[in-house]
Amino acid sequence: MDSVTLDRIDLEILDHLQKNSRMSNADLSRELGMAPSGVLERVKKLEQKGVLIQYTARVNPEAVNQNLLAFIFIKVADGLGCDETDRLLAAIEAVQEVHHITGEDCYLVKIRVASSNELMQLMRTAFRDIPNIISTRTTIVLETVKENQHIVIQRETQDDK
Amino acid sequence: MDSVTLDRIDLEILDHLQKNSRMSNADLSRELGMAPSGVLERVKKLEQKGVLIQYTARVNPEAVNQNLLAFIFIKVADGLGCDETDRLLAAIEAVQEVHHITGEDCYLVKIRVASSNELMQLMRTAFRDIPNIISTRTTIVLETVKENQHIVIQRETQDDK
DNA sequence: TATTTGTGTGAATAATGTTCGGTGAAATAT
DNA sequence: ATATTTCACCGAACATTATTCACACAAATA
Repeated sequence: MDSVTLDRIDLEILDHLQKNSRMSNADLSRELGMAPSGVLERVKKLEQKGVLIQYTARVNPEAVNQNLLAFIFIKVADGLGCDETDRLLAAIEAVQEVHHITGEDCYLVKIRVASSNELMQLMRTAFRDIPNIISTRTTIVLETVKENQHIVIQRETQDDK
Repeated sequence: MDSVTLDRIDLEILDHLQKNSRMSNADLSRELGMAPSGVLERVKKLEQKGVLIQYTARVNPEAVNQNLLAFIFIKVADGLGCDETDRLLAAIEAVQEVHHITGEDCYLVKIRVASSNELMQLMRTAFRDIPNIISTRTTIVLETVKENQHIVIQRETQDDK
């Protein structure tokens, strides 16, 4: 995906929608001082261009008994041809993130479960199906200070009409 | 935060809104086979209870020139009294996540920037203001296979009317 | 047996979403 | 220089939705 040209209005739209995706078009248009139809067109264009990729609700993990967050580093046998391993890891519902990383290990996996018990079960059952795992290292999160996906877009990197 | 009682309808609402937070109440009500007003009441209650904590739009990082994702492990001097360090780290816009973790290091920080250049600058300037940093270890993400915050809520952990 | 509480309905109304023809400015072609 | 295309936006019209509120019903409680 290559970079896209966004002007100041686009950036404002993105900022607002990242903060509250349920904000109405009408409110957005009032904030931006333009007609609702104009805003709608821009939002649709941002979706088409692949800038806005999803509107999602964040659920408080603790409110729904998902009290354990862990990062697992996984070393697998072959550095190339990891597609199948990618697929298997990504298919696990509790797995929120799968990254290929630099360094000794191949994967960094972020996983959210109810308890350490459930984590153990997952690693025994789900990971058993992944053939080329050599080793895993797990880091448990004791407390989360900040967690969001909000991207503050630097103006310098973008064209500005 | 203690756990909350959610029935099957609540879980369906959460699932739908996590997949698409811009889904209209009307569509939700049709999916669930109940009146829009009833759905609205439930959604508001989920917000009140602190289950639904935010509606957010996800922006494609690559589309806006945020091509570098890194995880930084930070060791700080005193294990206790980290509030100020928490605050300083969380205040950095490029920092998406700050976690206290188990093990040798104290913090795991997820950071998203435009380039390795920007990462270096951040670590020189922003981190300079954090007095008690002993050491940092950085892992660069080569490729992200999966990334979301979607929580699939296990029915067994919840009451079911 | 009364009463309260919680959850939902249905209708009414305010507000929003969405479409579409038209306008003006900037970019491009002639 | 002039015509033409393209683009983003406006504004009005209409379809759809959000939101409120009085009421109903069932379960829990007094």
